[in-house]
Amino acid sequence: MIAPEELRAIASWSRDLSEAEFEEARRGISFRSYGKNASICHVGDRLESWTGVAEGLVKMATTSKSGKTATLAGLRAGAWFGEGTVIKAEPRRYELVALRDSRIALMRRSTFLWLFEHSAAFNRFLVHQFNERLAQFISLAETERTLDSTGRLARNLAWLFNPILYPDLDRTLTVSQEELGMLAGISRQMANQGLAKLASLGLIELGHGSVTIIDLERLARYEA
DNA sequence: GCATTAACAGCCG
DNA sequence: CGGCTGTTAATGC
Repeated sequence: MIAPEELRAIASWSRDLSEAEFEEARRGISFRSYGKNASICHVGDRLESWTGVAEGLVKMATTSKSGKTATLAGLRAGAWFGEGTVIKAEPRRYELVALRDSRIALMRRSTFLWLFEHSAAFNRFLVHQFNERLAQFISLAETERTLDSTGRLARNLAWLFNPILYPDLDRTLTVSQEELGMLAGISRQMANQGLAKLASLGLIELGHGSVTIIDLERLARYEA
């Protein structure tokens, strides 16, 4: 069972629930921790729970038949995912890796389905989330071929600041260049150069182990 | 060629 | 001190 303050802190959807729904959600959530580079689940796993990131940074990725792996989304604290798998009761279609020590919240399937059945607010959240993820995947399909490493870096960085997925708007994120490299599928050195380029264009500002977003719109649209 | 790994000095917390 | 950054050199596809 999760403390009320913590649930509100890591789950924006919980703030719109009725008191009864909120309590039901609390009772259905437990935690699990993963070390850096640990696999949270593989393709085909029957991870039965709806999943949230309480602390840390997680990469959601697929591997094509040719062996190339593409990041579907970087997930930071406050992100929730896996509803498709829970609703359809099918195995996961993607792989989840902790990019740093992370604490993961797991909501029992029965609790998720109860909220799905009873709470309009919960369903509203799910629809908005589906919309944003769909937009991300479309952008991935569109630009997969054309973006260079700096472009992929810009896109993955912009995803981490999606205002619908992460409504607690903070323009600065604590993230190392190595972690951003792992998200974009490039080396730390390339991430370093790409970030320097994005900073020189005035899209972001670099700190020591952190990035501040200056112009999210242009960052999301960055090409070549 | 371009990106990756390896290596290292410098700096920040 | 430990981790992150910025840069260069060597290596690989």
